[in-house]
Amino acid sequence: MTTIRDVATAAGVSRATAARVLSNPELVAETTRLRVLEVVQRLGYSRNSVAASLRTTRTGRIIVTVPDISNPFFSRVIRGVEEAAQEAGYAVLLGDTRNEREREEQYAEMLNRREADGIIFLGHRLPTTLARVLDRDGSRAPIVNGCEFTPSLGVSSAHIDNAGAAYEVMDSLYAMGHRDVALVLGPQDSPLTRDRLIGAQRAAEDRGLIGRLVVETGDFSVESGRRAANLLFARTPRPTAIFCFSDEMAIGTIAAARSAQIACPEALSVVGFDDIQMARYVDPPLTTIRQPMAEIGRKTVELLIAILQGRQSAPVSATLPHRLIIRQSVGAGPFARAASTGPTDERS
Amino acid sequence: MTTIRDVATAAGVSRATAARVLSNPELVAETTRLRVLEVVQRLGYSRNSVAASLRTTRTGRIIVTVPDISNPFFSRVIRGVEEAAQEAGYAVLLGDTRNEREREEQYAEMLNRREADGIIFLGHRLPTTLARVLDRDGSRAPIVNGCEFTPSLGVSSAHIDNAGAAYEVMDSLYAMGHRDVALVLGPQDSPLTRDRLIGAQRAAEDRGLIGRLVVETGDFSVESGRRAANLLFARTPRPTAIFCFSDEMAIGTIAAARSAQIACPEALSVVGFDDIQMARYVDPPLTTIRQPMAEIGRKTVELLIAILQGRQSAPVSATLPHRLIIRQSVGAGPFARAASTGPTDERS
DNA sequence: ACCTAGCATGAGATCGATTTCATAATCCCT
DNA sequence: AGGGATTATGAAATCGATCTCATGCTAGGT
Repeated sequence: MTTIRDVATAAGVSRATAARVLSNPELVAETTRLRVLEVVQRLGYSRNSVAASLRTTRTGRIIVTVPDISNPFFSRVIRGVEEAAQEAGYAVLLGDTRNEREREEQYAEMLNRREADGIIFLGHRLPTTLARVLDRDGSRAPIVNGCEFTPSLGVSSAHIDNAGAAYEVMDSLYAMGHRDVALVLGPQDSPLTRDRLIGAQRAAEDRGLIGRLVVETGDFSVESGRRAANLLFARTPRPTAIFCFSDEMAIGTIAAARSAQIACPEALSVVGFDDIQMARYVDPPLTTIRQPMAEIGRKTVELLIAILQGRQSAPVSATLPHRLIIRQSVGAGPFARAASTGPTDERS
Repeated sequence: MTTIRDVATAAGVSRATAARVLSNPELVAETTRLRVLEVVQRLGYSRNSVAASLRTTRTGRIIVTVPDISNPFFSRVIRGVEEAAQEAGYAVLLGDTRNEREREEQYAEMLNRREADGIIFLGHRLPTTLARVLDRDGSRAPIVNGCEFTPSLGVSSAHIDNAGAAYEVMDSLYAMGHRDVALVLGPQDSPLTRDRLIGAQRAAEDRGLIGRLVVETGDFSVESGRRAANLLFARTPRPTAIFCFSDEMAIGTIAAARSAQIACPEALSVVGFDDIQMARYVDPPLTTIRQPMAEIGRKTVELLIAILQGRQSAPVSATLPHRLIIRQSVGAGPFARAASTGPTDERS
């Protein structure tokens, strides 16, 4: 391959000048610059980024780890990350951790090996490798979290107000006349699950219905939603509304209801979370909380870059706006007052 | 940060020996090795991969570009890639090209800059940068294609028999008594679309029904499926079966049918392609072609590694097995013989 | 006891681009 | 015309790990 040396020789300048043409062109005289650029063209030279990184200690890369890349929620977030990273001149190194701690550590190790300038992790576990970096460098550590916010980590983060969103959902279900409401949680150890649960419980308490709130656990997958729903259908009294902490679980719940011949939304209301693309195409179209997925991704990049550029004294927690999207999967509950079956509009 | 130099000094050995402990431990005496490893532990040293790459001209990374990362089909393929890459000791640099040529070129350029050892592209366009590499290095060029196979590119590739799969689908629709069948294609310029179209047309010809085969074009997205379906519903005669070249378009078609009050599968049969996870959860569950998505991903990595290791003289085209999965979105057509409404079993 | 083969180790070159520092060339002002 | 400032360029050091080659050492064979 051609190196900067070849370019320099061919253009009759020193390596230093040739290199400057590419990285600090304003330092080079116009005529020289053009001559060098012509040679670059002719020889088809492109800079060896490895060598450049070694010297500059910048790689221009960021690592992003996701618990599950085939989860449509995450793939939207990643897309936002990708986009913002590219705009800022960074490439994305993607890691699917499959929710395994060991893989999370592996990717975190890459930061130490200088394979990337920073890392965004979308799970909720802080790999021990990163914890050590954080100890050492405090809020200057190039580490950002997305989606799940745990203040005690001391890491910048972008997310929505999960507790608030869950409160809204519950409140609207109660307003529609539901009393026996069930939750299908995500993994128990995730702060995201915890926050939503707290919000939901607060709503139940505010209505004096905390005693009737029942709970099952899933892992955000369609299949786990179906399983949880079947367990809930066996309960007495059977819940008239199920609030799932992911759209995929909600879709599993609807499928389970269909199998069990429980009409949705007439006999069972279902609410999801995320507003993945499929949410509007299932039957019935899903009422859900819309998370600004791409925005969350973009924001994490923004936070990371702020750290990399040295402007960031303390961890930032960015709360992005969510919105309750009303579609057709929620109907009136048994305690609805005749007149108000509630809103059923679809705003984009 | 600590370097190999610090380790060497602390352990009382030369840099060479310290480095050997980490990359060629069998060359170092047991006692020395243990002593060095102890120091590595104590100092929390981890190798600077940039420096190592510069010297070895290996990065241990592969680039993977996808037209759309939020497409569930691709995210499954990527997962397979990720998995196989990790097993082989490679990290994955993921690029979402959003179907834009410019972004494809950008990622391809990274290969030239030595940011990765090889590239797997899942789209169908060969970036010109790669074409140039291919010209120069022939089948030794570390480039592999996934999903879409274009023999003329001279690039190794992993994919299914798209024409054969499409033939099967059409054949089964005709066997079920359908005569007016419509296709919803993917992007026109993609060989994948072309291959499936060829297979479908061959089936139509074999039945003497090529004159009744109608065609619309989509872009694999749910929304494009809905649009295409609405156009098809306006035709006379209205097709009794629609074969979409992606599950997402099939889901869009089912949604359109619901809006138009056309019962599926009684009045309209729908077939998809890919067997994404959602396919079994929509209503009615979707008949489709199952592609071995993770396997395709794994295979591309395997092919790439074969090239990187220098064992590969000519481009390889790996055809992986697909399977027609019968669910409930296909019903008997108007020309069905009374007895045979066909199979409706669901094998996993 | 001597020789050879093989093992363990270190010195130093190397990968390719960047950057510091010094020098040469040019410019502008008094 | 002279001097200080400014601009353009080159020589050489540098980033950190690896690898070649040379050397010293040990073991085993005769």
